[in-house]
Amino acid sequence: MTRTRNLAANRAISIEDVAKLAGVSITTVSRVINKMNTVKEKNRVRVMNAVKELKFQPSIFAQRLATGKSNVVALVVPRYEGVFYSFYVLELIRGVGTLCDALKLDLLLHLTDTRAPLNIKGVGGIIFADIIGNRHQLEEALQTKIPCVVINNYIEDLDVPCIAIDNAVGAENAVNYLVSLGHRKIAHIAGDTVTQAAAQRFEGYKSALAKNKIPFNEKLVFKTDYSRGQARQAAEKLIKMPDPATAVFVASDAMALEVMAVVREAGKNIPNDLSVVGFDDNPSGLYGPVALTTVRQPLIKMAEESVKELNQLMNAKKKSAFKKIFLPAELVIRESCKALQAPR
Amino acid sequence: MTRTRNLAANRAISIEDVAKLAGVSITTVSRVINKMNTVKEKNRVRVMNAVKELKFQPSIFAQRLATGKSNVVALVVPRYEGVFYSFYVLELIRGVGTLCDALKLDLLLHLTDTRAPLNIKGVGGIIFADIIGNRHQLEEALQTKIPCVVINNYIEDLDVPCIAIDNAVGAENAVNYLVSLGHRKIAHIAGDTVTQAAAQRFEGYKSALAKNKIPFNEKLVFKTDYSRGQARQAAEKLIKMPDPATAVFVASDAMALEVMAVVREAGKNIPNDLSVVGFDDNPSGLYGPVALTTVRQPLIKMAEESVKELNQLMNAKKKSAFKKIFLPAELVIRESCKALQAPR
DNA sequence: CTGAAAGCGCTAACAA
DNA sequence: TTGTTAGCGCTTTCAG
Repeated sequence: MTRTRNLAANRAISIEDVAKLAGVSITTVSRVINKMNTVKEKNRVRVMNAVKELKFQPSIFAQRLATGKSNVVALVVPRYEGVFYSFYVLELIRGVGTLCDALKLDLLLHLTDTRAPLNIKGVGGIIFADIIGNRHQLEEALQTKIPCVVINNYIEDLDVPCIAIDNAVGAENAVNYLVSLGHRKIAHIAGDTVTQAAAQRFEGYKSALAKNKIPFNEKLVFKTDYSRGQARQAAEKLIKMPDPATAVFVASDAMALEVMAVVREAGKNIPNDLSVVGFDDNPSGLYGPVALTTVRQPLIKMAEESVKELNQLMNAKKKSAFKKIFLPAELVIRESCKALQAPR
Repeated sequence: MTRTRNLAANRAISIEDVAKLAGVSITTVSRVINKMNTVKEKNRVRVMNAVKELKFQPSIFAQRLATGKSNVVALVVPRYEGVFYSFYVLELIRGVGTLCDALKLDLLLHLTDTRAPLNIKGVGGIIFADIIGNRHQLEEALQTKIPCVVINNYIEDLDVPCIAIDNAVGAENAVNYLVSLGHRKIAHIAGDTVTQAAAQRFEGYKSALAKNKIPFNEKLVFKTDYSRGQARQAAEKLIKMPDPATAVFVASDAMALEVMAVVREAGKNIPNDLSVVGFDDNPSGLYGPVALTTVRQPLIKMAEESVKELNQLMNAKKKSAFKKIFLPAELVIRESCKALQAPR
């Protein structure tokens, strides 16, 4: 006896209904919806018409159960304090979301407690947005053989593709620019150095100083958690110093805006009294009285590349060598820096 | 003959493996993992041990195929220009994401082009975050009988639960507060009135004026698209007016911050020269030189409530009456408003 | 309390 | 080209 089905219930339209209406087998229907070109035009048309008439949409669960494949892409974002207020995460979601849409992938957002084990059953691929205290999650995922891509973090010692931003060079360029303007007393307001990005920006700052033979002065470095509050505190200290810096490189635009606000509140002027460079190219840097000079990160591009890479991995027969790349960050010169008046 | 399986492949652990190891039938395993209390303790323990030993996780696809149910919650966010820079959307994602995590629901983020048909096959429930030009998507979804919840939009004429913020009353309170401080010349910088929230805030502004017998003056209203750029333009016009307003109610904190910046750049003082009330309770309102008085929206609560409601709907046997509720928005008084010196 | 067996809707050999 | 059929891994009757 052939397949029996419960015709009473108001079940959703299934492939069988389509087959019946089109007068073909379910296999043929399957071939049509999977765009296999081994179906006669005549049958193809009949099937397509039946599909249209019944408004048939294949069950993704049945498809996935049958193929063992999944189109779900999980975006894993460590839920550390404050991520949700960051420009960076939104850009990532936007970039990943957009490309997932385009490639017909489903985006699963994992706002993960970094300590919880990742629930990745049924996920076809994973994008780790930064690795902050959740390296074990990445390692576990890798063991399950689910394709993974890491973004915004360059991981040397794990066999996984990485797409990161070249924060060090970006930071170096920023500082070099300040040096080229005649500044030698250059402060740095760093982000939270548990993130690789902040650590690399700090490194870039230091190496630029070294290359320009400017001695590193610890007093000119302020470590923060990336919050505007701590940026404000740092800026207040900065402008009160006896022989203050003439320029500052700030690890994020949000913080740089806060620094500029503090300077103005103190009755001073940007860029005359202090040159400021940010990092991010956050659009809010454009709207203040003085447009912020900053370092643009290709966040959207990074996010999109990660989806492309992951998609290839998910469809690959055998795995190839994993690429690890740095995307360049580019200096965007606007109005918040000025050449030092007095010659050195 | 009983079930045959391809033992060669490196398949994932299945319920059958667990059954074999535990020495029971797959049915019993199924009962255990579904927490049905019709299994003898002894067998339950054996199954649990086998599960642990094999690190078995049931296939969600098979589960869903078998039950016809899905734990996927789609969060549909209209992709209009600028949503991604809004505090509001991030809060929503955060709230929805957190509760989905807690309830073991999968969050699917649909950053939808408002015109594209929604891809909701396999989705167990949908949360519409605001309805902006995508009412048809909501209507289609409703027809498929998939449970839906709408947030941040009160929809009278559709049979769907709504959880919205009482923007009108929130705005009224803000303006009443300014009036209580002696202000009578109160401007309003409105958001994009294609959003219901902005429209309601504008309504609240008008009705507060009316209730206080203050004539409505169109010249004091500035319509924007919620961007800081347009807020800046509005603020510049505002302070240049011959007989300027003494207070302004701004439809978002981000815009209010921009307004305050413009005022300061003009050499004027907040709150002495202009009282400012925002809307959102965006944390960045806290860090400026003058903490912003604003209207707090329970965004996280709204988001969480929507997930709870949806979860109930998804598990309900029969549908009950849909509730439509307004969550109150609360005035948060900080430092950006001042009582008018001269008696009126 | 337990297990056999019939699906759930689809894909992928294999045969025709 | 097409159709038959055996799974994919789980839930859920229905007997026992």
